[in-house]
Amino acid sequence: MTILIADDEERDRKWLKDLLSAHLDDQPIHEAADGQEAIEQALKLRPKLVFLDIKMPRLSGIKAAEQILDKLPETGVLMLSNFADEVYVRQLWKVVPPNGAFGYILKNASNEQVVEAARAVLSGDCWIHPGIARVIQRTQNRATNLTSAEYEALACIALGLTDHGIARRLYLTEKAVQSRLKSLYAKLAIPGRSESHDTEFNQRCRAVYLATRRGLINQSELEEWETKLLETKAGG
Amino acid sequence: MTILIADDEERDRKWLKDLLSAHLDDQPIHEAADGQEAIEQALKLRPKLVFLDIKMPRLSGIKAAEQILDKLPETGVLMLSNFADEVYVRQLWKVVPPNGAFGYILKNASNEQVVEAARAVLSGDCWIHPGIARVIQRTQNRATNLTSAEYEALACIALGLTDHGIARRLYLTEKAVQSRLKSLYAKLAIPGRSESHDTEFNQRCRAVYLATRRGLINQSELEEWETKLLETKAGG
DNA sequence: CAATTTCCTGGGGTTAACCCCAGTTGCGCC
DNA sequence: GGCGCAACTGGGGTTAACCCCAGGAAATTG
Repeated sequence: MTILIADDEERDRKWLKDLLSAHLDDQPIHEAADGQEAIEQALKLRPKLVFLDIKMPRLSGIKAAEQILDKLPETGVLMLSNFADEVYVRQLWKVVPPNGAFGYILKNASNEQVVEAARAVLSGDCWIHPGIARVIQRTQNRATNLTSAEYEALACIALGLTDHGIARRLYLTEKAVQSRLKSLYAKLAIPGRSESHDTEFNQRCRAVYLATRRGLINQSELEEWETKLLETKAGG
Repeated sequence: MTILIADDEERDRKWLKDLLSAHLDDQPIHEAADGQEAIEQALKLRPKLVFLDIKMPRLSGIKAAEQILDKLPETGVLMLSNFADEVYVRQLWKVVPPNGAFGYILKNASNEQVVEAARAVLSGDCWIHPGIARVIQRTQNRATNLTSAEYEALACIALGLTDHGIARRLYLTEKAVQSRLKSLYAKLAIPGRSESHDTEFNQRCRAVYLATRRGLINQSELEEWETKLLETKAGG
């Protein structure tokens, strides 16, 4: 019944390690400094519980979780994140098995919350940080929840692509792109030219701003999209 | 010769406090949980050294530094930040007296670096985190450094305003806005329609993306701009 | 199967955002 | 004064991004 902690910040690892060894009668606790290392350690140690920081070099915590759960579905995973970003919730939802035990805690959680979360996941329950709960709520709402098509379009305009550029990369017509963007704007409740004269907002930029504000996208996710979308310039 | 620590994260305060009391032969160390509290404490205690987290509720660390240095110019301020964002460097440069002792450390700094920085500022020197150094370098470069006019325009498009909306808020003509944006795009090296046919980028959105990537703007700064610019709808 | 919903397609508009170019103003500097 | 420089003004373009409307393919559902 060992525990694994994966975080690139040495200080955070120490904090967690001290905390857990003080409150959970002493288990062997191991550490990893990035996602790749976390997978290797997990497969070797087969821990009951794994703490995974979402933002880590080489391999993100989410991708590490995916691979670990693929090989060892019984593992309890506890995601750590600095931000209550909806992107991460989206991604995590696809990765965790429907009946698995997992948790999501923000880095600014109190010591008590972390221990509580660890205990919950160890006993097979889930523990979701309060700040995340309302985000999850929103991802269930049909009227405001983005489809993956809309999401894709959002990422593209956030990178600064034109309709034409998006169409080429996603193998769509420009009209299809505009159609996606139109419903995106509607879901983000951005007023258009028709609603009022003397237009205040550029929908495209406004969408990026609001989406960032709501944690639908964030910089590090966008940079992944950028490598995916922009480096394949040759293959039109 | 007291020390004041201002940070909204209790965990970070504890980390700093433990660290400083271990390495700097024991000084009285006080704490504050936000910028406003920091000012009050500083005026009362007149500390030799103040640690200020940049991102704090009620009042930012930069603004707190401004007021503290205004009343007590001899104080050594040590800014703490999670990110190496150029915005903060810009702002801090306006606030610190030219010959004052100050420091800038990132939150992921090692314990040794923090102690080193504290010692430096206490003895009247400056200490700048390595990761910040190149940012400062860039702010000195005439070709890529933004003027405050360009910067203003950048913040506006990042909020999603149209040319017309910007013009009205900044009391400019639309042409003036476009002129500012044009030079902004040039400094960010964003290709325009003229450079190549089959345009890949929407300059406006691309500018926001690149500026965020380079830390020229960030979400919390934009939200301040938003309250400043968007809530004054009535006063055309 | 009919009904609904979702998503893409297409025609045919308007306008905000960009393009170039030529001036003017105001500033500091030699 | 004459010079350069930065920033705004204005005319007169082009085009990407938006607008509405209608229709069709495909999956979902009762």
